[in-house]
Amino acid sequence: MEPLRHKLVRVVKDAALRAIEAGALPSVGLPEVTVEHPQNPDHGDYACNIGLRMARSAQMNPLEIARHVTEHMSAVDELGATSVAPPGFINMTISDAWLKQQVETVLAEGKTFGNIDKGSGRRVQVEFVSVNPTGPVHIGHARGAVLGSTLANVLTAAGYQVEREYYVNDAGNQMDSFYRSLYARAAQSLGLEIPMPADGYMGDYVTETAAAILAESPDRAALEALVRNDADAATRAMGQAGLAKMLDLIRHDLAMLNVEFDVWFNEQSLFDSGQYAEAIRRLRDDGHLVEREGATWFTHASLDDDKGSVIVRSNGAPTYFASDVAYHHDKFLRRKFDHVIDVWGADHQGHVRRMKSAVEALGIDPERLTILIAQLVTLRRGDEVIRLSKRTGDIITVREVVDEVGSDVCRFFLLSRSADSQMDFDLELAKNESEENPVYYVQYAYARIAGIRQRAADRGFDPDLSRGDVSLLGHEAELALVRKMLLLTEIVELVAVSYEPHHLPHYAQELATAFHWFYKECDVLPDRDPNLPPELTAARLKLVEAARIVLARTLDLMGMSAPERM
RNA sequence: GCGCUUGUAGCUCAAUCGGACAGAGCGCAGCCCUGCGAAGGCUGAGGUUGCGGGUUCGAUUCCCGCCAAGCGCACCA
Repeated sequence: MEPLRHKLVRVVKDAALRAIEAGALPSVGLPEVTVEHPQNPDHGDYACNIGLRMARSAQMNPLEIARHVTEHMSAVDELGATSVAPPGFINMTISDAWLKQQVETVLAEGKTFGNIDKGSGRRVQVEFVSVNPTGPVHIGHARGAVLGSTLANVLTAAGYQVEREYYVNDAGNQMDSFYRSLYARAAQSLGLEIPMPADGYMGDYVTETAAAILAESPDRAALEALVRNDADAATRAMGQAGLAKMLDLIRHDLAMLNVEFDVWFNEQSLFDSGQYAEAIRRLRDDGHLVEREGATWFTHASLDDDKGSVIVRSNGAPTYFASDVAYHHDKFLRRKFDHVIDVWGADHQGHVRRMKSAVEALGIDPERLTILIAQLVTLRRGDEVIRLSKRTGDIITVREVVDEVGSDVCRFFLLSRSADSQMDFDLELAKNESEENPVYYVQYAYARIAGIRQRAADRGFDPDLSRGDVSLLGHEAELALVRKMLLLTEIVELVAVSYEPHHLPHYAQELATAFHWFYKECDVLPDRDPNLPPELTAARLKLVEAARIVLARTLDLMGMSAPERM
């Protein structure tokens, strides 16, 4: 369903053109016509500022312009009253009759309510998390996970064909270090005096993983012999098994947060498939590579940094930037995504510009690449700040947090703040406040709906709702609830264009508020008032079911559950 | 030093391309349960939107300067 706002924009625009044609307004170019929700509900549901915008070019009083436009607006079912207000706004109110009818629309659309056709099937890739598989996913990464997965949900609802991807950095120095750490722990467990590498991973999980690999090896004796006698081969063997174990662990922990991927893409494959060589060749052919100090550097006109970035080290090994260039070459030129979204942590923010430049250098419109930066999360318990470092082993994993506060609380909390403001995640608060937690406030609304439905079924009310006549609705709280429900399509659109999923939890709270108010004001079943007309019960059951659909969809987009009981 | 992000109510955060009185939740002060779940509803107090300039009919929003916080500035990822 198209957001109502779009239709209103057309209505106003057409009216303005007609007013010009009729000579009521001078023949000047129209400004971009936009329609928004006024903050003050007295000003109606939608407002348009075309009068103010045209005032200068038309050389007219904004209020006069608004008046002429309003006079030329065609009557549409959606609109009730329209009025003009100083300094030059056109205020529009949705008609009650049309509003009530939307309950039927929601029921008819069911689970697809909220979908819009913004994407027209264009292919979008959302790549997120992509933590090096050198250890478990910690809570700092959870923000990107929640952000990326929610964005993918919303883009799907907006009509895009979406792929969720995890980029597995299985090449490079950090993996080598991890492999050598595994080998060292394995050797130590056999009583050998092998020191940990200087840049090794010190966490207990490395020791545990090494032990598990030995224990689960199909030929334990052979593996132990390898560890004793051939450090290089043992490191490779331990590494290969360790990588698989870490990926399983990461996959499992993210699944606990309701985060799933369509594709797990291996960095190594870029070298095996020739994408790396192809990308380098392309950059070289187009003059974006310079040799200096024995290394190969990437330069581009869009970078004011005259030094550039090393792409191939003097020892011939590619940097991770080289992999990233090849990776994006693969995304755009081999897999041909129309749009690519990378969700990165704040610690990578310095690489945004050169990544975009590299994409441009590959002949791809950099607008097709969106890089979202999620600011860091500080984890704390009350006043105690918990430092996170995989190398030192100070880790609070996603699994631990989800075990402690639950996936829904975790997702809602991480989603509520805009990605570019840093935030504290206070575990104590997330648990202690659970009584007054917005998560429960929203989910409680759903549980109440479920309660009504259950009770209605127990009392034998028409289960297929066919008798309900929505035109009987009309209480202020009923209309307010329908208004909020209709907003979902606009929220989907807003998130899909702004890439800001934090609007979703805020909307969810507003929707829940509207429902709680309705619940308080309007009896659905005749339990309290035996004289409640049965037709009204039938109509309200329809409204309740529609509200259930919208609330469920909202929770689903956020990757949260909709509990029947709490 | 340079770059990116942030600074809004006591706290945590919103504010849809620059709009009409800056909004929620928590906390605080009150009120509302013999009936669909009170994990709820209603009312109230609480703001010089970090500071100073500028652009504009209009600025939390855009531009410049300053202050403060986080992150980054490797032939690590």
